Amino acid sequence: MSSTCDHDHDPSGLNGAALTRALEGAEARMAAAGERMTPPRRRVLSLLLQTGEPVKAYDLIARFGEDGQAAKPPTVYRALEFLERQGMAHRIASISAYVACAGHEGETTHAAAFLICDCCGSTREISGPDQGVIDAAAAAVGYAIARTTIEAHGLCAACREAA
Amino acid sequence: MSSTCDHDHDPSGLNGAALTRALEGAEARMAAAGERMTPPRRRVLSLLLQTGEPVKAYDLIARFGEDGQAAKPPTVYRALEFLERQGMAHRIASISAYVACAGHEGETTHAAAFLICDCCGSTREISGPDQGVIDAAAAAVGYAIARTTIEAHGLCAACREAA
DNA sequence: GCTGAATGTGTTATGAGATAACATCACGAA
DNA sequence: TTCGTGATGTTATCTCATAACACATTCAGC
Repeated sequence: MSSTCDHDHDPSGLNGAALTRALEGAEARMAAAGERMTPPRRRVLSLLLQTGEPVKAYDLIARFGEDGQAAKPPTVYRALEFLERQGMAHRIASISAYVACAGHEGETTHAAAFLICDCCGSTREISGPDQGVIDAAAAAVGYAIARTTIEAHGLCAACREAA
Repeated sequence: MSSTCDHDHDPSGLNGAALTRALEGAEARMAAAGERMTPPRRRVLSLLLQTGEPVKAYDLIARFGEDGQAAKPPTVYRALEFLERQGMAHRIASISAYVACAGHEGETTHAAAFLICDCCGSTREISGPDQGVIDAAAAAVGYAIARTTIEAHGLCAACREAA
């Protein structure tokens, strides 16, 4: 993610055993859902998990090959589309970036909500308002909602301090 | 807006006296705020109000000249940026489109929330949850939020019926 | 009225994000 | 095996948005 400030941040991506565990968990869930965790999909998910922050699609494309070879755009976009469909990644439209889903084990349906730091680009995925609230407001004017994303822009603690 | 379905919709844009009134109101508010409502800004706002639905930036660019002449992209993007800054238009990032703000006279601060029909592209701007709720959730993890957009995708009443 | 700073506009060019279209390949069911 | 479905590889192109710079307008202060 691009940074407009000069102080430190800690991206907190996964690596080593934690990364392996997360990938295995994802794989298990895919298998249970009857979906195929193919090499490009696993590779893109791995890059998202390692980064731990929103990543631009073309960054993923550039870093796709283990050997430094870039992928072709559709390869990565298709993997992202799949991961998003499975709830394992989110697209953050306001900054045209993608991020691994933070999880929220055992939660009921909720609207994905992101806090986005406009300074360093770090994000936090928080549990937004229950989707039911939005569904109700939507139903009042005739809409049936399938998915909702909330994107809140501002400054994270570190950037506010450093400012 | 593009439409993937074949039944009718009613965009409900403004025209004639209503359009004139809306533009005059906007102009008055600009003057009160010490901002300049210049020709390109007025033109873009007029196009947004006439459409009454989200419009793609390049549609605005194509329709910019009264005589059918297109504008240069920066002309329109700059006007959109201004209108958004003034709260007279919103960018809907998930569909890369722009729409005139629905108003909400006399409201306290709220997060702009949109219901977007994935079939016909029609949107409703509804009054979202109070910004205070989001601010509180954000503050709990150290973020200070400046602006929030909520984009809920689904089907409008007409498209659900027609399906 | 002049002058200079700030703001807005016109124009060219290019960067960044995403998808269409089609051939080929891998997998699972009949 | 054979067929149908879904995934991938590849080429090309499309859409969205902004950088950079010259010129014009506005307005406050002299």
